[in-house]
Amino acid sequence: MNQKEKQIMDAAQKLFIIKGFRVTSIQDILREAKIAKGTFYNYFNSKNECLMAILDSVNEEIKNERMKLVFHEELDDETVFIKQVDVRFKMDKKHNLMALFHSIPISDDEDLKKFMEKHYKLELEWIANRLVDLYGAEISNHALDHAISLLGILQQGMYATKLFKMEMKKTEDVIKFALQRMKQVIQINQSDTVFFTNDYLHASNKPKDCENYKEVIIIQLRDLMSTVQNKKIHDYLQFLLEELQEKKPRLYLIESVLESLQKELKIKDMEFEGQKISQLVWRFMERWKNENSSTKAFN
Amino acid sequence: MNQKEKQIMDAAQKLFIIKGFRVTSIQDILREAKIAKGTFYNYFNSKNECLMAILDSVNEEIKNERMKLVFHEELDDETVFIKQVDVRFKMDKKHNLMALFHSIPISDDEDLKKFMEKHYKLELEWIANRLVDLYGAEISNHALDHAISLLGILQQGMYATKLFKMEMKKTEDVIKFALQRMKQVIQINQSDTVFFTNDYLHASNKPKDCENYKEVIIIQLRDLMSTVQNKKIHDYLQFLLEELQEKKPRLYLIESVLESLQKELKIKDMEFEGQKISQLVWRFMERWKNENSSTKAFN
DNA sequence: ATACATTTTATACCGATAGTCCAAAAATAG
DNA sequence: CTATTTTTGGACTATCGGTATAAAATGTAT
Repeated sequence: MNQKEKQIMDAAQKLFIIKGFRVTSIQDILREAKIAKGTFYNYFNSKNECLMAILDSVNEEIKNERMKLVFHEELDDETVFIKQVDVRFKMDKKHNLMALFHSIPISDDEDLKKFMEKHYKLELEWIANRLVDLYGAEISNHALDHAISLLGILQQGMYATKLFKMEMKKTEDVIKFALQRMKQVIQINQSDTVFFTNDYLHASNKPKDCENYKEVIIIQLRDLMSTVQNKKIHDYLQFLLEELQEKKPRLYLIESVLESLQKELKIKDMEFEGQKISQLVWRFMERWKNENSSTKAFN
Repeated sequence: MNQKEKQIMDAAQKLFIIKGFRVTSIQDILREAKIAKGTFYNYFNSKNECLMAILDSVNEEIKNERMKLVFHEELDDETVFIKQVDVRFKMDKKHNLMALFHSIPISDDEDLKKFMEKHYKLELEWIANRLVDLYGAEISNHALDHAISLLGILQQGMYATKLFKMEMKKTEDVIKFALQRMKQVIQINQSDTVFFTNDYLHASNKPKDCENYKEVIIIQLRDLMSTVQNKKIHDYLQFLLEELQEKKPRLYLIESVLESLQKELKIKDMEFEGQKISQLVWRFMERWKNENSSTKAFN
């Protein structure tokens, strides 16, 4: 990593910890890092990208710590597992990420969302594997089930302890609590049906990017078109279909037509359908704008 | 509710659903509601307040639906409970609130945070009570424990199904899954120790407001002062102590001194302490700014 | 109907923000 | 030393949330 890049990241990290991510402006970072604006944008295209870089390094740190913990220990040692899990929460606390990391789907930035999702999946997978380490291959069918449940109890427990100001409780205690409960589930559960089958984790992420989005929308539009015979609505839908196929869809036109379409649909008592379409198209437009506004690095 | 107010809320709600909360600007709302800016600020002091009003109405709706569901049914009927829980998730889906409601601590706005916390507690309490309805007074000790765990599995399960694009699964299925797991815990768990005792729910919220914050900070500062003999650091701490007591603390001064203090502490290998203090003071200043910038309604 | 009070509108304004652009200075590499 | 890359500093745009205000519209009591 470049020296300047590190300098920026350190400054940003410090401010994120002290002030919090959202209230830290790029201006703040520049001041703290004693750096010009151009330099910042030389390394990151946005504050979000900077955050992702920091999170990456934090995750790297977590990974290393966890590896160190298990280095000369047995894989099926529960106390080791607890400590390993604790690494994440301790780190989150240290970096003031509690809010950020565990409220994954909040961001409106598609890239950040994807980033969070990726790391969420990795964490789930890690937990699932470790649970198999701990409780044997018999539970591997239910590994993902259990991982999701455990993570759920963990997060909720952490949040609750914070909310209830139970500062006396250490994060480790919460983990022990969660694991205790999970063990009870695990013991009984062997015969039960699997809800989250393991292949979900690796199911090739149906690419949900801009292009694919378009296809989904088009299908939805065609669907809707075939069920409605009203001329006006039909025309609107037809226009949307065509405009979305354009290389440079005129967003302002789409926006306007969408508005009218929704009104028409509402008259026909199909408000819900209108909302659904609008929602999809809006998301598409947001994405399109992002992809075409800045010349982003492809990584 | 006023007619105009409803008009605004409807417009806002529609946009929040379609575009999402964060990307919807107040300007958008004005356009959608065909209303002047002044009118908006006549009813709400901010976008956040508007959101809270909407969420309040949604919560009201949820409450009613749940009451209807249990009206002529038995309280210990599991299927009724499942449907009741489902009301929330269905509603969240309908209003595109998934992300918002379940990522509670994200906001930087203190009021919104408090609002979210309040409703989170209410939901926890409701679940805890319903669990007692279902499984008898014997579990009432563990009711909060179980409520937290259940909510954790629920949220995590919902998020995972969405992430894995398991659209075939209905929200009800996820609830059944979560409840299934919880039942196993509940059955065994009777003898186990209680982690979240019920009184946490009603523990008079130690007021964490601006004034109280100050006290905490002052204690921390005194603490630190007594452990450090370095003259410079001592002076800085002394200044902070005095300035924070002022009616109108000069934030820019505090900011500057904080900066220097942190540097000094870093030299003495007490970076962590520096961060902690800075964090506290920053939060205090944020809060102070909010409380003193606008003349807010006291409600 | 008239006079008064309240609400609404339209618009200008403020400060802060993210992000772009560019020419000149500085650092670095060959 | 020269050529290239990086960095700087500032100007610039557009948008945002929010304030302020005068004038117009609306409602209300007599």
